[in-house]
Amino acid sequence: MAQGLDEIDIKILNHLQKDGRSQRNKLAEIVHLSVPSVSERMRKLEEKDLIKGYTALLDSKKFKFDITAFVFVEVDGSDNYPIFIENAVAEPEILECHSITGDGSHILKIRTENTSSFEQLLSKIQSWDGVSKSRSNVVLSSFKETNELPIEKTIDPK
Amino acid sequence: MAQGLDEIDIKILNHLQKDGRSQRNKLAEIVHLSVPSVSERMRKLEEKDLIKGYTALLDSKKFKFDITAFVFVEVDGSDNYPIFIENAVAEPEILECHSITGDGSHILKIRTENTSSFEQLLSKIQSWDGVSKSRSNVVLSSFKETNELPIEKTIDPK
DNA sequence: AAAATAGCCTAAAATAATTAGGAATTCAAG
DNA sequence: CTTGAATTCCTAATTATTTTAGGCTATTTT
Repeated sequence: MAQGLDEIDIKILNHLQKDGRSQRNKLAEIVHLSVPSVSERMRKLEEKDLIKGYTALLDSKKFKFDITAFVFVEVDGSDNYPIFIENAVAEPEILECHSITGDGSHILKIRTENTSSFEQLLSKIQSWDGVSKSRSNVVLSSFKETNELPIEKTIDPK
Repeated sequence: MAQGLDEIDIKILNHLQKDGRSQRNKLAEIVHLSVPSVSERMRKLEEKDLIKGYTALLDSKKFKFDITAFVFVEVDGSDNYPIFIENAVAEPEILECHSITGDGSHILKIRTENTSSFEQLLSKIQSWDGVSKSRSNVVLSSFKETNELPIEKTIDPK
């Protein structure tokens, strides 16, 4: 995968990770290509689904989301996994849901308005089929929070 | 905070969370306003830093990032926190760094190419001042991974 | 070695965003 | 209440950006 990418693609992707609404003429300037060439490269990167999409990053504090937490859940019986996942995915306050190694079968990243809504969500989760235990770590402060991949690390510009 | 927002702002923000490169005329259509009005609202949302920025979401699998992990770190002596945080922030493979309640003082979200680069990063972290223990949960599969905030939950469209 | 493909360019056309100016509405103070 | 200021919206004109079209060159395939 991720084949056929050169240094120019990497630059484009890195800049789009930093500024998802960057204009093509800005990108063109950065990579020293014409605007149509940049457009064509972007089109291909999107077409290959190397770029999954674009998003606006909102300030959760300013939106009164006071609680961020990581919740470890033990779901008993892998028969129960699919319905658990379905439930988790449908819950807007659950931002992430991963199955993991180690204690607990799944980890959730959660954002809620306050302790009360957090408690409410927790007990809702507890009520789901197969959920036996859960352990929470509440975030006190965040020092880094990004999705930017250091793509140069894994790509050998062919 | 987050005051003075109405249903139209919420719609704009929600749509920009789903499509960060959405054109203003598309947004205008959705909220039934003219393009200049939408532009003005976006400008204000950005100015107030309710929107922190925009980013392209890349497919980590396609970029050969095989390992996602959550690492709990115990940093001894809060004197050591600032330098720990500085180190963590500077490490591109560490996507998130939070201080937390419960066991361990910090949780890290990490993405590396493979087990080898993961191990390498882990031992690097261990070598940092004050780091005494660490426990890792490696992600086997991810079912949801978003940053989209369910902003309607916390906003009272005055 | 010829043909096909891929990638780049410039220039023109199409589309999108910003600016300007004015009308309607809301809010606060008198 | 009512006037004035501020806000928010609109349309039309201008400016900026993006896409399209066509052609050139280099690289790869047959």
